[in-house]
Order: sequence, then C-alpha cells, then structure tokens
Amino acid sequence: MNFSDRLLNWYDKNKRTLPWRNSQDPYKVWISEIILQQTRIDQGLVYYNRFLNAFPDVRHLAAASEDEVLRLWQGLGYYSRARNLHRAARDIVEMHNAEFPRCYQDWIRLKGIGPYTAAAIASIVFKEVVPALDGNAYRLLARVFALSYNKDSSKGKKQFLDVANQIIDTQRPGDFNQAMMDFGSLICKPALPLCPECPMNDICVAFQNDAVAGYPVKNPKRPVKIRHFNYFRITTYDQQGNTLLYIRKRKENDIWKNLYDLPLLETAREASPEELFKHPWWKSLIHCQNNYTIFRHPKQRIHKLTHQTIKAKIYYVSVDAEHTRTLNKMFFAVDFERFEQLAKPRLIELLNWNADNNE
DNA sequence: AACACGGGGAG
DNA sequence: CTCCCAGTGTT
Repeated sequence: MNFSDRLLNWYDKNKRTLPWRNSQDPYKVWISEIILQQTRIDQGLVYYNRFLNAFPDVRHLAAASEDEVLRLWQGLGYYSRARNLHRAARDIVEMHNAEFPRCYQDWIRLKGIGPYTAAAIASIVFKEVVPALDGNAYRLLARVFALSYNKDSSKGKKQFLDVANQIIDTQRPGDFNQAMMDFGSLICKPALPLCPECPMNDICVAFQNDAVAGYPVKNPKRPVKIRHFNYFRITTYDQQGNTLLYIRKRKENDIWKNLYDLPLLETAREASPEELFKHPWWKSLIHCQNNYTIFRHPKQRIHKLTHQTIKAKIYYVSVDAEHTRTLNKMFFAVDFERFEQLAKPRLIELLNWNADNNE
C-alpha cells in the first residue's frame, strides 16, 4: 500500500473533529486557516468560535471596523493576519460582490493568503488537487522521503512540492492535505514521534536509516533581540473628576501595528528614572516640572516573544489638567472603560495599567 | 534569501 | 531553557 492510501486509512479512523471540518463553507474554512497560521489548534479554537459568532459571514466582517477585528484578535499575536483578513473581506465584498474565489490562483491574490492557505481552501472546499504544505506536512514528507533540503530554500520548496504533487490523492485532495496535518501533529511529531506505532514506519526512509532526528533539516535560528520599553501610565482628571488615561495607536511598521498602548520611550539600554525624566522626549511632553507627580518605582515585566525579549517598565505619572496641552497633541485621553474596549498587546494587559497606583 | 511578525504550550 | 505551531509580507 502506498503513502497516500496509508495516510487516508489512518485519517478515516483518527481524524480530529473540528468545527470547520466538512462544513464546505469557504468563509469558515478561510477564517480557520488564517487563525491557525503559526498557531496551535488548542489556542486558536476559542478565537475561531468568538470570531464566527461576531462575524457570521464575509459581509459582517467587511462591515466591521479594523479596530473591532483587532480587538477580537487581541492576545493571538501576528496581528497582520487580522488586518489582512479584514482587508480581504472588504475586497471580496466590494470588488467581487461578496462571492468567494473558487480556485488556488484566485485565492492567492487576496491579502493574507499565501501558497499554503490558498491550497488548503481550494482543496478542502473546491476539491482542487493542490498540496497544502504546512509545518506538519513538511516534517512528515522530510522524514518519509528523507528530503534533505531546507523547506525555506528555493530548492527545498520545489522538492517538497514535487514530492507532494506525486503522492497527493486526486480524488480526495482536501482530505489528503488535512490528513498530512493531523498525522504530522499526532504521530510524526517534532519531538518524540510515535515511530513504533506509525503505519508508515516500514516505508519511512528516515526511520529505516535510524535518522528520524535528522529530519526535517532546519535553518539556523536568529538571535533574540532585547528591547527596553519604558511605558508611562499618565493620568489626569477631567472637569467631572473622572480619571483619564493617555494612550495612542501604534502606527509604526513594528510590533503591534494598529494596536493601542501607552506613551512609550524605547531605549537602547536599561534606563534609570533620572535618565528618562531628563530625556528630551519627556521634557517636550511636560514642560513644567512642578505639575506632575511621579511614582519612582516602576512596575517591571519581561515579555518573551519568539524573536525578541521586551524588558518593560511602567512609570505611574499624574498630571494636572491645566498642563496637558502638549500631551493632548501627541496622545489622546480616554477613560479606563474605553481603553478596556480597545485592542491592546498582551504586554499592556499584563502591565496592570488599570491599577490605581503602584505602591 | 533574509527578515519581521506574537503568544503560548510541551518537553 | 528550547522548539515550534494549519505562514505571509516586505525588503
């Protein structure tokens, strides 16, 4: 029995039950594929259900604001997925009369849709015979066929795609692709794969050569960048005596683009309170040194991400309402309830911005 | 081809 | 700690 038959036999007995499976609804499959990019199913599932509930179809998604979409994405990471998803929804509604593409070549034109996602949707929903290669599929193919190129190299991409095109089941391309992922996730796992009970072990070249640990071939990892974020929780009071918090929307092409956070001074090295409060940035913010109160002991938090470690401190500052003119130019003041509703980085949530003081 | 982009779970 | 997850976009 060949690879494809073994795979589908295993899949028919062991496939996971997932809310978008067998739905044949391009919208649901699309949303699930975007949410699951670089995201484990356990983590993405709750977001998928919330998302479908808030935006039941592409017209609802297109009608929403980007802020609303990002708020639902809060905490999931890789926020360009949400921005691109929203953009694609508007393109579908406005340019294609809310009708979804029907083939790989049309799907991949949309924002946020790359080779993997276009193939996944086209094969699952429209039965197109195109391999959808995610991390699971790459690992499975690398081991069974002892593919020795890195999947990220141009040679590797071609090699993996060539092999997949030869073995893909032309009658059940969608099941084949999903089977590769389930199998890779449950049997051919990254660490400690279940080789003894694997139905492929007698045809797996890596296993036969006792070389499973050598596949897939990975590229060297980049060093983690360390960044120092000095946040300022600046509050003032309005005429009614309500506490207002100064915030901003991140616009830079940097981490957390279009999410909201607090006034931030990033420094190359760890900075003392003295350095920060004599910094031109701070002095330009609040001219009169006598009209604000600083709590000198900042809260600290180390936020570890895949490619960077952010060492964050948050200083609590209270400013008299008469001296907020410059502040009002660079930031805007909202009450806590309003800020709660805006999309924020996980770090900001965890920094306890809404606590009354830091004593 | 290299890099940027989050957050969390597993071992 | 390290690895990596249903990858894509930009340079």
